[in-house]
Amino acid sequence: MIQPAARAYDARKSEPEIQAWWQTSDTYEKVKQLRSGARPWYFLDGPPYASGAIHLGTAWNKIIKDALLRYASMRGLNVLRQPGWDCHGLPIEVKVEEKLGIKTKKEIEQRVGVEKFIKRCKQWALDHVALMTEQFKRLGVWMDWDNPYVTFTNDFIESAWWTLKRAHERGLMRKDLRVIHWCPRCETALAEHEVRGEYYDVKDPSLFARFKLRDRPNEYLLVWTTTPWTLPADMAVCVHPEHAYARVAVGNEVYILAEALVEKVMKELGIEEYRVLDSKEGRGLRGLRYKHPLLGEVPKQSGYVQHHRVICGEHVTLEEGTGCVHTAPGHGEEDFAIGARHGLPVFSPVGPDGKFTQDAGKYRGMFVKDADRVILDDLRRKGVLMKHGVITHTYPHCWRCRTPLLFRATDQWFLSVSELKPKILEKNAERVRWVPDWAATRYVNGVESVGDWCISRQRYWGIPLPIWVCQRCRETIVIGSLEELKGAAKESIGEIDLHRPDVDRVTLRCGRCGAEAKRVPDVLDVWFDSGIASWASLGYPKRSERFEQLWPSEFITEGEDQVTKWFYSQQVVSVVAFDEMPYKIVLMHGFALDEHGRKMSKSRGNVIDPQEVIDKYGADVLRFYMLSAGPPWEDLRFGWKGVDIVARMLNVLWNVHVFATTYMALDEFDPKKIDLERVRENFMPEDSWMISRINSVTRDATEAFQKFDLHHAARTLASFVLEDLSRWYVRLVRERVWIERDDPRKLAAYVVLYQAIHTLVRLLAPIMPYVAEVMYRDMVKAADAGAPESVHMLPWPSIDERAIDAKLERGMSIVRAFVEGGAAVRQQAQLKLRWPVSKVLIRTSSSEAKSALRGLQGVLQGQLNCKELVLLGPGEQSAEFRLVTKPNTQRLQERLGRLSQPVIDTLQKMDVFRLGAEVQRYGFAGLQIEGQKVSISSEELSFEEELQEGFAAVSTEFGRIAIDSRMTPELQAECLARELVRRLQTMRKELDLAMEEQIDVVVGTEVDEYIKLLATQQDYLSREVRARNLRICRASEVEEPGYMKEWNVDGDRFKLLVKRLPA
RNA sequence: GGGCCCGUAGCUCAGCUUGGCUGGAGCGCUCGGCUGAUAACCGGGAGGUCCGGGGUUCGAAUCCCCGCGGGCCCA
Repeated sequence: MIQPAARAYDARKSEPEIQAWWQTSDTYEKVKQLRSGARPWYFLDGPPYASGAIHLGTAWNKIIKDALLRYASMRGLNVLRQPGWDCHGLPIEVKVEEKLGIKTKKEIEQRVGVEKFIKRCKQWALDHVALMTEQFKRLGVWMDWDNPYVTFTNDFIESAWWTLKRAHERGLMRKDLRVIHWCPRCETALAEHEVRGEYYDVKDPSLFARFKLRDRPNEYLLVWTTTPWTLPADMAVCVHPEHAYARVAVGNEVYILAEALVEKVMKELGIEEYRVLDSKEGRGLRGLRYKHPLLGEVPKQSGYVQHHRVICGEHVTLEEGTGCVHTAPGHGEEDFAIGARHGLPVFSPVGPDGKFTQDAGKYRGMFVKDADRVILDDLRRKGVLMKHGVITHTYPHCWRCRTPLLFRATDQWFLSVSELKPKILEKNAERVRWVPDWAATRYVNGVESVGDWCISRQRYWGIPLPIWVCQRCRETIVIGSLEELKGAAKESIGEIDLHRPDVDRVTLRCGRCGAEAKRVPDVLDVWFDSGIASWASLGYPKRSERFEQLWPSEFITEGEDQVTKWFYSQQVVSVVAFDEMPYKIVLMHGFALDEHGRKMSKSRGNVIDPQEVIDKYGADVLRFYMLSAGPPWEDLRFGWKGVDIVARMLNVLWNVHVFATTYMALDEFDPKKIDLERVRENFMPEDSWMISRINSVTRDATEAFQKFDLHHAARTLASFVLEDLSRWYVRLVRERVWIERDDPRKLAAYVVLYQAIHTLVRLLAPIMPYVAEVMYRDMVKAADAGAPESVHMLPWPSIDERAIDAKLERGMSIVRAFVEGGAAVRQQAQLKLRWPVSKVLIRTSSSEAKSALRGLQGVLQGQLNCKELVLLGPGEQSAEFRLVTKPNTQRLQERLGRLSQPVIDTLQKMDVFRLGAEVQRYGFAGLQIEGQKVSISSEELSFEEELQEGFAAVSTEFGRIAIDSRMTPELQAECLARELVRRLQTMRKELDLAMEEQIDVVVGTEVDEYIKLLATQQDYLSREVRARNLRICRASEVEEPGYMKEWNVDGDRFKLLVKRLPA
């Protein structure tokens, strides 16, 4: 039996209840079971980082995934939805350091010990996995929460090792001295992609220095730099080979700099008197030797004097500086590259902690940025410094601790991405579908600009590099699994945890020379961890069955920042391991921003906690809001107003549900016992229309889901609920539902409502899983014990194309346009909607519109609340509402004189519509008057609408509508009756009467003629208020007992009495 | 400096792929209605240089070019 739904829907109460029920009845497992035999569909979850609570962006990400996965599951696919957790890496290390009060890297090894540190990191990750899992569950996200993939398990680590071994075997991994970004606080290298997006404005010194040439007296190279601390490592000065360089005389001295920059630089240096001596291409300067400015301070440089020369490089620009670029191969990427080409030594006298080493001579022990000042002083003292200022520019920072990064030359391990690039791009173009398609362009541009991937980190909490190096012959051994390690280890190791410090202790015997091999102490870049997720999460290579069945994954979706991160790292390692793409479809989604389009950040104080939204509105509203706010791939501006609108939509949806279940329950409607054929015979036009609509909506929503246009799916559903279901269908069937007998037309309305809601809850299920479940339970499950227990076990609704009647839908929208027009006329004429009118005239602007209305006149007339409806097509006239020709008498007389009168007579006799069409088409009309041809221009006549007295009219999209606003005694009686019904209903409600309960009523009025008028409405009144006896009399005759109330109805006083009947 | 995206009502966004009749919705504003779906709901109205300029076309919010402004990614 269908049960009347709760009066109001309280998501905050219902959602946890439903969730608990899902839990106890194991609904998710049952759904999985149902699809277990179907075609597998491998979704790969991009693992969120297991640190801290979820934010709005994380919530959106999972909401998108959940909606699509629920949809895919309803479409009958066996969806694989294992959640992942990214657990390694610096962010967790930093948190644990904070907790343990650790300030430097040394303390980890010396004070705390690596073992304890790792233990704490793992615990931190586990705690946050648990915390975030609960938050995702509350969002209604259905995934295998009890069986996630976690990047710190031995299995996962072994997958990484296996992949690295593949890379090694293919010659794609190598150790190299490289200048890379280095964080002096975390004391580790950072990869290119870790630095992306981490450029912030900083203030740095800006200085001009002069380097004295050795072979030309009083001649100098003029050099500009913002990093004085790199001068101790200076090896050469680079100029552009093709740009012109000038020799500029200032007093007795000559400066060399780019000709194009002479004026600008001299101005900046404050030199007004100077003379350009000559100028030649940069390549002409090649080989000029100069005296290193800090030769005395950095003794080590004395060994390099043969290198201190001018070299040429294409990377030199003339945008800033002097065109003479100070080059320190140990401290800059470009410097390193050009240095390598010219055989310059990589001198990098800076330690991991950012302090100068022994090699830096005088500056030894100073932190490099602190040394800036000392170096500046030295330069000034030595007459090298020409000018010293401050510049604001963007500079890379550590993404975890915001420390400005340094460039430092160190030994690191690299994946040779440059070799793989062509393959990556080729396979990507061939195999991967990007949504939206322009994301692919963005991706390809990104890939084209990247270099090799530095995968080593000098840290602790990560996958240890499985690389052992022989202490004698330097042979490199890469281990691919724990088994392999056991076999190669010098001593038996048993089941160890594959993290540091356990693996650090394992030593191998070198296969080549037999000496001891020790592990390289580095760990892996975490982006490698997540990169291998598509097979590591399947347990490959240890177990290959699932991998062979499922890989590559069908679908992934993450935020736009992942284009150059996870989307990329996955493709790289996948090509390393398999020469294939790891996923087939990738949906890029946007960022969650605040309502002004700014990034949410703690410092701005504009962060929205998803929990806050859930507490106020529930998860369904948050989900629907985030999915409907815009296309997934555009940034989402979060605004509370938008959330509130969704909440109201949900409320209307619920009201429809309450309406339907209330009356169905009252009439003990049983959808199982319906003779559909008989019901269909009793369909009203609006019933067929509703069936057509629900099928159109199913079609539209399905198409939208297929295209990942989640916003269109959501908006289609919202508009269906509000416009079609609530504002139109329920409005049309309301009266039918009041019929008390078992009327077949009422039954028809129930059947249609039932079918509409039954379909609707399935369409809504992926977006609003909670309320869909509740509605399904109240209406479908309650009536049919044999129905599946959860809406999420049902298949996606199919589309009945035959039920879609485009003409009917169009006709109905025309009806609605005229009903709205009618409301506008009534407002003009001050006629309440409740008051019936005697006549309405409609003239459609096209014959199509008129024919579309055929069959819907009843609906139209009912909603227009009129006694008579006259439907006119274009060109049809009626006495009350006609178009007439108005010739411009004065003009015609002036031009035609005597002839004007017959012309006017003729014009007025002509068919106004044909005349109008002719004038509109040609600009004039031709007549034959008394044997003469006369041409009438459009200025000489006009057309006017003539409305009969008492009528009012407005235009709509489909034509004009006119209403007779005159009142008759009969109409007045009806109006009065309706006013009284409304008030009696209020009184019923105040008495808290059950809907079907009967009453006795006495209506008292002070106006005698009303007694006569109302007598004609006796039946109507009784029926509407469910009165057994209804008496109409003078107000003074109304006597208690009963509930009595006085009312003012449009200026007249009434006394109404309602008597409750004994049960 | 480069790549990609965005710019439509006071606000948030549809429409643009495939050019065409009067450019839509919600919110807000304003006026009104309804009261057995009711801490709701419904209707009317006002409100637009479709970022600017040029081009293609009979016709441009839509296609092309150039600017301006914003976002993201990269230098």
